[in-house]
Amino acid sequence: MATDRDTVLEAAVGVLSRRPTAHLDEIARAAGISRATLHRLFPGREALILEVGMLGLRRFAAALDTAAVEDGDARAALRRLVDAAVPDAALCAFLAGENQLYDDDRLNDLWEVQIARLHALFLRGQQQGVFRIELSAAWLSEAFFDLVAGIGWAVQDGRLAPRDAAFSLAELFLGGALRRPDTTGTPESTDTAPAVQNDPDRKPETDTP
Amino acid sequence: MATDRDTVLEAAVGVLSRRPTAHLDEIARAAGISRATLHRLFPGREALILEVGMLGLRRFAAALDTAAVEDGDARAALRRLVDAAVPDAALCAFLAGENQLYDDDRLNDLWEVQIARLHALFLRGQQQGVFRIELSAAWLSEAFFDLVAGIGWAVQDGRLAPRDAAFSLAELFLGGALRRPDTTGTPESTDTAPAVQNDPDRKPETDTP
DNA sequence: CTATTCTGAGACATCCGTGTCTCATTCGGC
DNA sequence: GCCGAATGAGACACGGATGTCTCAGAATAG
Repeated sequence: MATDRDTVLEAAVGVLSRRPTAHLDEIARAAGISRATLHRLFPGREALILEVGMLGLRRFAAALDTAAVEDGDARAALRRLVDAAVPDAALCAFLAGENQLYDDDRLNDLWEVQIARLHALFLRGQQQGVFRIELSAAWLSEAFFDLVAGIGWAVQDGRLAPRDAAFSLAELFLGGALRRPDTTGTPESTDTAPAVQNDPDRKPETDTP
Repeated sequence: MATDRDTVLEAAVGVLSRRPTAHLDEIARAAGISRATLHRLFPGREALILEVGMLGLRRFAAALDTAAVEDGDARAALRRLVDAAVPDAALCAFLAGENQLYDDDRLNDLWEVQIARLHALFLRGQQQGVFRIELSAAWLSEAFFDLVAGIGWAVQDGRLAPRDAAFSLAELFLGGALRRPDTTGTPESTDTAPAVQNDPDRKPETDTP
C-alpha cells in the first residue's frame, strides 16, 4: 500500500533533515525495515531523496491549500498557514536544506509554484497595509520558510515543545522579538488574538517526549 | 601564512554551505588551488570540515565580542550583533546546517558557549522588559541564528543584496512582519535608528554580482 | 643566475557506500 | 496444516571519492 511508502519517507526525513549524508543502512534502520526492503520500495538513493523532496513539497502545497492563503485578510491567512504547516515542519526543514541540490524539473517547478504562492501572500498583505513594506516580500517569504525549518529542527531535537511550535512561529514572525510598548487598543488586535496571549483555537498537537 | 588557510576555508564554506557533499576537487577549484595543495593544508576531508566549523565559531564569537552583547541595552546590543555577524553570515549558515553532525569536543564546547551567550542576551533583554517574555529565550536564540543563516544563504545565492542584509535581519527579527500601527512616539525608537530607515554607519560590503 | 621551496598535474592503491544477488525465515491467506 | 509472498540477513562486485605518491614546472630568496 502507498501508506507504507510514505511512512518510510517520513522516517527518512527524520534522519536526512539532520544528516543529509546518512547511509542507507541508517535510514532503513530508522524506518524499521531492512536495506533490502528499502531498495525494493525505492530503486536507489537518488530516487529516495527525490521522493522525500516531493513528499515535502506536496505537504507544503497541501498546507497552502488548507490555509486558503489566497483568500481574505493576509494576516489571518498567514496564521492559518502556520497552523497548517507546523505539523510538517520537519519536511520543510529538509526542503530548506536540500532544495538547491535538486536538478529535477518536476520538483523544481513545484517548488517555484509554492514559493510564488507564498510570495503572493506577502505581496497582497503589503498592499492591504498589513505587512511592512520596508521588507521585501521575497525576503519575508524566505525568512518565513527559514523559521518553519527552524521550528522543525527545534521540535525534532526536543528543544521546543510541539505544543508551543505554532505559537512561537507565528508570534515571532508576525510580531518580532521586541516587546510591544502598549498592546491595548492597537488596531491589529481587532480580529486576531493579542500578541501576549496564546491563540486559544490552535490545535494542541501530540506531545513527543 | 595562516591567512592562506583561512582564505581556503572561506572558499570551502562557499561550496559546502550549499552542498555538504561536494567533492574535494570542487572545493580545491573554488579555492583556486589544486587538490594536492588542499591536502597539504588539511590532512583530510574530516579535518577540513572541522576547521571550517571552528572558523565559523571563532567568527561568531568575535562578533559577539565586538558587539559587546553583555553590555548595555539588550536591544542595542542585538543591533550591534546583527551588524557584526552579517558579514560572516555564510559561516553561520554552514554552522546551522552542520553543527549537529560534529562530535568533536572542542567544537561542541565552543558552540555551547556562544549559544549560552546568545541565550543570556535574550534573557537579559526579557528582564529589562525589552524582549517579549511569551517567547522563550531559547527559541529567540535559535530563531535568531536561523535567520542569520537564512541571510547567509540568500546573500550567497543573490536573492538578497548584501547592503540590505543587516537591515532585513534586524527589522524582521526585532519588529516582525506586521506593520506597526503607529511608529511615532514608541519608546523603542529613542536610542536606535527608526525602523523604516537603514542604519547609516554599517559598512557597505562588496557587492557580489 | 642558481638553488630551494612550493605548487599543480597526474597516476595509483585503498576504502566505503551502493546496488544486486541468494537463501532462510516469517507472515498471511486458503 | 500447507503454500505463496514478502521480508531480513548476509555475501559480493562495482564505482567513485579519498589519500598518497612522484615528478615537472613556477615562484622566490639569495
